[in-house]
Amino acid sequence: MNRPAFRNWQTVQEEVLRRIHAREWKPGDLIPNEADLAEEFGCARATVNRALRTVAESGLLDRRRKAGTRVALQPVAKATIDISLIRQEIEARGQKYGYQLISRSLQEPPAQISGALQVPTTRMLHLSALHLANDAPYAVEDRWINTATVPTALSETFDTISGNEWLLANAPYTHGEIAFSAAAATKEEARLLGCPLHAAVFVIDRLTWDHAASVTKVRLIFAPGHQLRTTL
Amino acid sequence: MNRPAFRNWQTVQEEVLRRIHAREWKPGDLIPNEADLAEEFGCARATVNRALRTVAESGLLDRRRKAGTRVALQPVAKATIDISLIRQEIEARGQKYGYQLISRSLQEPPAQISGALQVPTTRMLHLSALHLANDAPYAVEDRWINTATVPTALSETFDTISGNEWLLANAPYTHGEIAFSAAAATKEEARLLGCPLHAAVFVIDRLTWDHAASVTKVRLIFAPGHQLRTTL
DNA sequence: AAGTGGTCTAGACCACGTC
DNA sequence: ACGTGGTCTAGACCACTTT
Repeated sequence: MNRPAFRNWQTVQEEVLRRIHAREWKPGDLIPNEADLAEEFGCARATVNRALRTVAESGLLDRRRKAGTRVALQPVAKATIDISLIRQEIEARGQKYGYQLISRSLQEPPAQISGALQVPTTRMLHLSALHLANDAPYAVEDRWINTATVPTALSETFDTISGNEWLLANAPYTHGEIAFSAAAATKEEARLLGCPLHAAVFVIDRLTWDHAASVTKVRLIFAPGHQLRTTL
Repeated sequence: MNRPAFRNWQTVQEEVLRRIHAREWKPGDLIPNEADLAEEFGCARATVNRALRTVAESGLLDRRRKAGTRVALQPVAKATIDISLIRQEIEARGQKYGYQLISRSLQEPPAQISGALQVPTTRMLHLSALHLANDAPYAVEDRWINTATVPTALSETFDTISGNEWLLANAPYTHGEIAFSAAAATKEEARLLGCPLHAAVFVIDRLTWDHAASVTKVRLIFAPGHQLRTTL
C-alpha cells in the first residue's frame, strides 16, 4: 500500500487535473467528496478544499452543496487579460514610450456618450491623445471624463500625462465594463495612426464607475496589426 | 470599544477594499500585517489571509513575504473572458444556432501553421466551417487538427458537429494561447459572412496543447460588428 | 537573524440544495 | 432530513526575503 505524499494543495490539484485529463474522472462524473479524498490523499479536508476550489475557478469542475463535485461537461476556458497602462505595455517590450495630446476641450457629449455614462446632458471633459512606441503611432485614445465625479480633472492639462495614467492615480473606480471589437479606421484615426482610411483596427472600449457614479469612458484604437495575447 | 463583526472573509475583503478606495490606505502604502489585522477585526489570521489573498489576485495589493503587503501603485485591471462554445454563446442570447461544414480535407499545412504547431511537415486535418445565428452568418471557423495527437479525428466527418465542440469533448488540452486582433476580411471570408471585401472583422486565434503535443490551431473570424464584452 | 506571508491540521459549525 | 461544500478557529511550522 503506497501512500504517495499529497502534502500540499498544489500537489492535490495536480493529481486532480491528471485524473481529469486521463479521463479517470470523465466529464459529467461525480467525484468523491472532500472528506473521502482527504482520507485517500492523507491530508486535511481544508487542503482538498483549496485544491478543488481552485480547479473549479478555472472552470473544470462544477461544485454544488449537497449535489457534490462534478467534472464540467463543457469546460469553459477562462482567459485572463491584464489591462495595464499603455506606457507599461510598451516599456515592457523594451520600446520607448511617447505621448502626444491632440485635443482637450470641455464640450457637450454626443447622446451616445452621455447615455452610456448616465449623466444629464452637460459639459464634459473630452480628451484625444496619441500613444507612440519608438516614435511610431501605437494607439489613439479618445476619452470622456465625467467632471461631476472627478472635478479635479478640470485643473489638469493632460499635456504630459495621459488620461489613462492620471485617472488611475487620481480617480479610483469600483467596477467597469470592457469590450473588444474591430472597426474601420475613421479619417482622423487613419491620419493619426498613419494608416489607410478604413484599415481594420483593433478597438477597446472601457467604461468605469465609482459605485453609482460614472468616471470615464474611453476608446482605444490601436494601429493595424495589434494583437492582444494571453494564455489559457 | 465597538467590535464590528468582521466574521467572514468577504466582510474583511469589503473593509479592505473600502479602505483602499477611501484612500485610508494609499497606493504604495504598507498595510498592517495579517496578525495585527486579525486582532483588529477580531477574527482568525486565516480569515484575513483569505481576504487579502483574494484582493491581491485582483491586482490591488502586492504581497511579499517579509516585505509585507502594499497597496498596488498601478493596479493592473484583470479582465476575465469566458471562452465558451460558439453554440452556447448564441443560444445564451436566445438565438437559433446553425452550423455548416464548408470543407474538410487532409492536406499539408502552410509553413506558418506547421511551425506554430511544431510538427514535422505532414498531412493534417483542415476544416472550414460557418457558424450561424438565426440563419445569419456569425463566424467562420478555420481549423487545423494535429492528427498525430488526435488520430480519432480522422474518423469524424464534422458535418453536423463543429471542430470546436468535438474537440472539447474528445481531445483534452492542458494549456494554450489565445490572441485577439482585427483583420480585413479576405475574399472567401467576405463571401461566407456576407460582408464587403476587406471589411473590418474581429479575429480570435487559438492554439492548444496537451502537454508537449499540439492539438489544434483555430482561427475564428466574426461577422462585422461583433464585440467581446466582459466586466472589470 | 528575524519578520512576514503561505500553508497545514483537526475539529467544528453553518448554508445550501437535494431528496 | 441530511449530505455536501463553505468557512472559521487556534495553533503550528515552513519558505522566502529582507535586513
